[in-house]
Amino acid sequence: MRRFWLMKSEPDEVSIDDALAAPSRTISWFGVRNYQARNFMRDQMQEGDGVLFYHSSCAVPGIAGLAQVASKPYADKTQFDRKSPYYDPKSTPDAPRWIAIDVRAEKAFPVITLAELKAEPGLSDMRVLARGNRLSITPVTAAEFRLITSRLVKGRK
DNA sequence: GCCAACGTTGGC
DNA sequence: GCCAACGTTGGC
Repeated sequence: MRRFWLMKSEPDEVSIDDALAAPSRTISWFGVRNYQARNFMRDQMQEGDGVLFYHSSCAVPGIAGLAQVASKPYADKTQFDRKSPYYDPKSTPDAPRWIAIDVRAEKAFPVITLAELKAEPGLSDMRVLARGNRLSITPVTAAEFRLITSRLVKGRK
């Protein structure tokens, strides 16, 4: 069954335009260091799942593009790299603790802002809008995904 | 830069 | 297993 996700990235690190400019428009989503988000990647995300590409910690936070999950989960190699900010001394190649997944960008559009998302009655239960939410990967329901892609994305560019 | 909210760590 | 202290996230 195809699932849907919202994935947060800081555009200063990797923006939707960076992803579109990458070879095969595909980037490795590494650096996740939260167990809940990791478990989504490890246990639930599948190739072809729909992704809302969200820009966070920036001037205009919100959904900036659409993408797809493009690989199975695999060990995030930055966890073994002593020079990486994502290095985890407690992880070993035999039992990798952290996982990455490939994401293929589809399109970018003017950001659907947080204010717009909050103003949409059909999105009132969206996980990413929940108070105090900090998860970098959150599940999106099929209805939410459909509403966003068919109503908010359409006619935006 | 502030600060609320949350996750993780580690002493006990 | 509890929980205080600390670190991080992320909107504003």
